[in-house]
Amino acid sequence: MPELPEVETVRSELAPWLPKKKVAAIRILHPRATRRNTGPSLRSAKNPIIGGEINSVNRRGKFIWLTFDRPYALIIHLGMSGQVLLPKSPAALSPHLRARIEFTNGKRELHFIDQRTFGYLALEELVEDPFASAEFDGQIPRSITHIAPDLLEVLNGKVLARSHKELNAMIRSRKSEIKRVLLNQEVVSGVGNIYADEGLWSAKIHPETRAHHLTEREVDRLLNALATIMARAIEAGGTSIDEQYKRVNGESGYFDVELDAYGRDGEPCSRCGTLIQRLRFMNRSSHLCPKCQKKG
DNA sequence: TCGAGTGTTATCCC
DNA sequence: GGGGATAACACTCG
Repeated sequence: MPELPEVETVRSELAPWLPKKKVAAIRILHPRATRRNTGPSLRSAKNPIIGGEINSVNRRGKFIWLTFDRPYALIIHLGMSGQVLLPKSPAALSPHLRARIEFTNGKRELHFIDQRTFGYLALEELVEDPFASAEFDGQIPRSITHIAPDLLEVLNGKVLARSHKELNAMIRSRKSEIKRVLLNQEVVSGVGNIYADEGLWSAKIHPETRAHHLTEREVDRLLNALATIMARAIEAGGTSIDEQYKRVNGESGYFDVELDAYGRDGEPCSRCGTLIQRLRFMNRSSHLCPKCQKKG
């Protein structure tokens, strides 16, 4: 499911449920479900969050993490196909269920489902947030300290260590294509292939334009377009956990937002009517209007 | 049968 | 060392 708006939808759906819940057990059902764990093992029945009470549900970019009444965080990364569900009944277990968390108080379990297993859970120490966000009590999990603040954090002025203007300049200091820069989570996080295409279409910028050839104005237009599209997607993403549970896989419910470029190759551009093109790019696809988005 | 798919990162190379 | 490019991870669907 996962670019920033989809991950934020998951976070916001978990946020009313999880605080005050106490972890009774964590069952890892697939070897890759914890593979990037750099902290204590989640598989151990004595791991430090067993018995812990959840405090908060946080997100930066495409990463979610839970904090506890102890100095560890549980990272949830959805990868390409991950879902988090709180099923009402265990009857319809997904064949792609990779992990489940049981709570001492409350009948519902948390299920982590992931067809392609690019997602994972990880238990991590909390360290000081290098970007000094006004959120998260100044702490983030150790293994995501290299992930840049996400676009909404920057544009809302929540991070002290990176202003909108600094992000703009950082983007324009890069020599590679603008779409590569947008997808680099160490520059700005949360943007993936779909929203990159949508933002570039909206700002009328060709994805292969070298970032250092863009003007400050153009980059501003791009960042504002991305923020607008993502905010709209978050608003549209208000599907409930229960509804998601009825869906077959992580792709369902993902394209509720009206898209102008992504996946629309061969269809007319909604601005000028020229047919949307698809280009091969970084082992994936770029979608663009060849008339609106001239290569710069 | 083959290619393509929403993400991240290890590992090359320059 | 750093930045950049590429491959690899795994599974399903059209």
